[in-house]
Amino acid sequence: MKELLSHLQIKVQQSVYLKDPESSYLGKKIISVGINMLEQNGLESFTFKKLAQEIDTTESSVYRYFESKQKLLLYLTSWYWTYLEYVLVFSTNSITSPADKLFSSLNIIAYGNKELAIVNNKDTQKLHQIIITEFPKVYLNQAVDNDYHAGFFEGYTRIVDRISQILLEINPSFSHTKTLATTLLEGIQKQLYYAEHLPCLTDKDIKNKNLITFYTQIATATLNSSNNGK
Amino acid sequence: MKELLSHLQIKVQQSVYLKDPESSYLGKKIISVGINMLEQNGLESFTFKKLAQEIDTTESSVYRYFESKQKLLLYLTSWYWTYLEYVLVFSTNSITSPADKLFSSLNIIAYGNKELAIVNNKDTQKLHQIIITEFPKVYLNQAVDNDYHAGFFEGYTRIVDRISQILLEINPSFSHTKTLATTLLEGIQKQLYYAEHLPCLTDKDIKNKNLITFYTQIATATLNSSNNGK
DNA sequence: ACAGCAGCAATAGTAATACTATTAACTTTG
DNA sequence: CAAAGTTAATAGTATTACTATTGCTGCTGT
Repeated sequence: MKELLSHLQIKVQQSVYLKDPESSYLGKKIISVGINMLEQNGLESFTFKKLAQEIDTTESSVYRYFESKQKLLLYLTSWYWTYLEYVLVFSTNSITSPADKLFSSLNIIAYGNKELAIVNNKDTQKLHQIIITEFPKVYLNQAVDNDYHAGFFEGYTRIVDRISQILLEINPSFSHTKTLATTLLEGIQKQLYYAEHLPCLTDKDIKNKNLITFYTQIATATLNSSNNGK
Repeated sequence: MKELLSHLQIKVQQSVYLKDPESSYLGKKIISVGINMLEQNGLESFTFKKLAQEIDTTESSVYRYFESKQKLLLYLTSWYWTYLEYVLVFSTNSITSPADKLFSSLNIIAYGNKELAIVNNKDTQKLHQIIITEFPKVYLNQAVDNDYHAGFFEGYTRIVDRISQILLEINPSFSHTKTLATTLLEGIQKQLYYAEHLPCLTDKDIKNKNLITFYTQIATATLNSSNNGK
């Protein structure tokens, strides 16, 4: 697995960037230092000027790669979801029990793959943190409709579809797989954030394995109740 | 109910504002026009200068009321959650069946109270739209920890606690009420947004009554499975 | 070998945004 | 009716987001 992914070039849709950041040293620096800065201080306080200072270049040189900081964030999140799909598929394709497959998948969504810390020069754990706090900002804005039609959310959509497929394996007659899939996926991300910053919105023991067990339980309970109820 | 709420003064924690916007004509204008502008174009493109132009005053006059546009948004969302708690309590206190109470509560969270369009000069339907797209931005930022300790999320916390209480009525031995409550609450808000902007992340028929029915089903299934499983 | 040109990054801007210090006007109160 | 307090407008500054232009570097063809 480690070898498979380290040789894999994860491609992000071209129109997200102006110039492919993988094509030059500066581009790679923009990505790796950008990840560090976004993880540290978030999108609001992040500027291309600060990034440029950090990597000893100029603001306008950064603008040659991305037309805005939002697009850079979109690039990073797109890359992450595509990367996570590979991890998900490689890690679960040998699992036959759908319920086990769901548990493993939710575990990867919550905690990533700790073996693969750095892939293609990107710190995936930091990217995971960025996903939790910044990804909602990528689609909760005026540009959603354009970004959606440009296909910029395909990576995320594919992850949702993968989870949906697993839910369908557990109960083939279930008809609201996408709604349940996004509820699980985003519920998990939110709980991780709450545990850190808004503890009164979670339960104390909902962390680590318990978090995954709980959301797996929500899924199976819902899938079963639907089966019985019909 | 209409009379009860129209006479009720919903108070927002003092430290959210510099000068109480309810205390002057200009303050009320800032709130009501601010709601319109935020609902129309979102937080990113909203500025105090544009707001000032709209209500024929100056930027610095707006700054006398709120120290930043984020604080104005925080004021509006705090007000909304407090308002919604009243609606929730008034609408459900006569319902005896916990399951029915849950359904009604989730319905109010999803669609508000359509009779009460304007309360204290505020368009609650527009505020509901603002909650869906802007509320995550209120806590997904660097200021969370301060805002949390300042008690700025108490309104939201109380709503979560109310839902938690109802879940506990359905299954008194259930131990993850807050996690389930936030999952339901935020799941519903997200689905409303997806239906509008990212349709491939929802199921087509998940709207109106079906949306509420589905999330009620998730809740009861989870609460029951926990009961059986122990 | 070197003229030309293609790609890259730096310089040097502009316009808009977020925020503040100071002043002017009006209201209340002793 | 004068002093004190309240309110909003003027006139700024610093930062941010973004762009037009220029200059440098290395590769290519003859």
